[in-house]
Amino acid sequence: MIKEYSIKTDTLNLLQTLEGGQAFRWSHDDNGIFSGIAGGRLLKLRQDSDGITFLDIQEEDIPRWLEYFDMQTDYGGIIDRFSADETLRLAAGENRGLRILRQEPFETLISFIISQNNNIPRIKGIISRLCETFGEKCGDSYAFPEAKRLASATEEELSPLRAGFRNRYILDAARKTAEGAVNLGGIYDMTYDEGKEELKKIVGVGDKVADCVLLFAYHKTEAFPMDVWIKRVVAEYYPEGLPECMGEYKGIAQQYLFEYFRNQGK
DNA sequence: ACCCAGGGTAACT
DNA sequence: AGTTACCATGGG
Repeated sequence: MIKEYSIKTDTLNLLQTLEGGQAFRWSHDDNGIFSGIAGGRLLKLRQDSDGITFLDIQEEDIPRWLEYFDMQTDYGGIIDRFSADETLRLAAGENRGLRILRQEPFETLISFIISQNNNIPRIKGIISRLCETFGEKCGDSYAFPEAKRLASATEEELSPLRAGFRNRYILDAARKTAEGAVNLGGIYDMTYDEGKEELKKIVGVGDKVADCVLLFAYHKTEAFPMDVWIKRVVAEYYPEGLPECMGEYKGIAQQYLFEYFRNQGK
């Protein structure tokens, strides 16, 4: 059956969550209809004043999207906890609808390999061309390619993507994933440290990219990705170290801070 | 022409 | 263990 499905929540803002820089395959039209592909499935949805509504969705797909949007996590409680730190209170207050998605590991891995020394609009363009070139057709768009498909590609085949020096990193990640030299599926059950060690077996994956994958795919909220923006924030506001109230949710705090300071002056 | 972008690697002290 | 040039590409 095809229908609409609404969720009441005050902690899910689609613009903040889908187009803030943790995912790169979502967009919205003039009518405020968001659309994107994850897990090989296309979704259209809209923002409501009291929540969101999935559009034209099959009932059997609803659980996977609830998982994707991390609806099981109590963001209100985490935001309350963060209010003990004034900077974090302001950042979370401005981004109350920002959630950490639970994305596909391989897609997240390749996406953040591409993100290094790059900017968000250009990252989106490269990933879009990657999907059009190597992904399966999905509706009027393309799914993110499987590791096996990319593993059989060559650097010459990747060059039209204009990913530059990242081509060899993409191929190393795809090949090690396809061969099982890196066990992406196993990281769900690993500790943060074990998962990080596993991801860093890939050439082109360092601390920051690994932290992004651990946070945005595996929801390991201890991860605190140190990008150029966050380095400035930490240097200015937390030179003595991160506040206690972040606890085991440093990654969620990082997202609030990233969004807050990236939007300053806009 | 120069600098920067959700960095990492390799080659240096 | 801690710096630094270099890595493609495109926008400001």
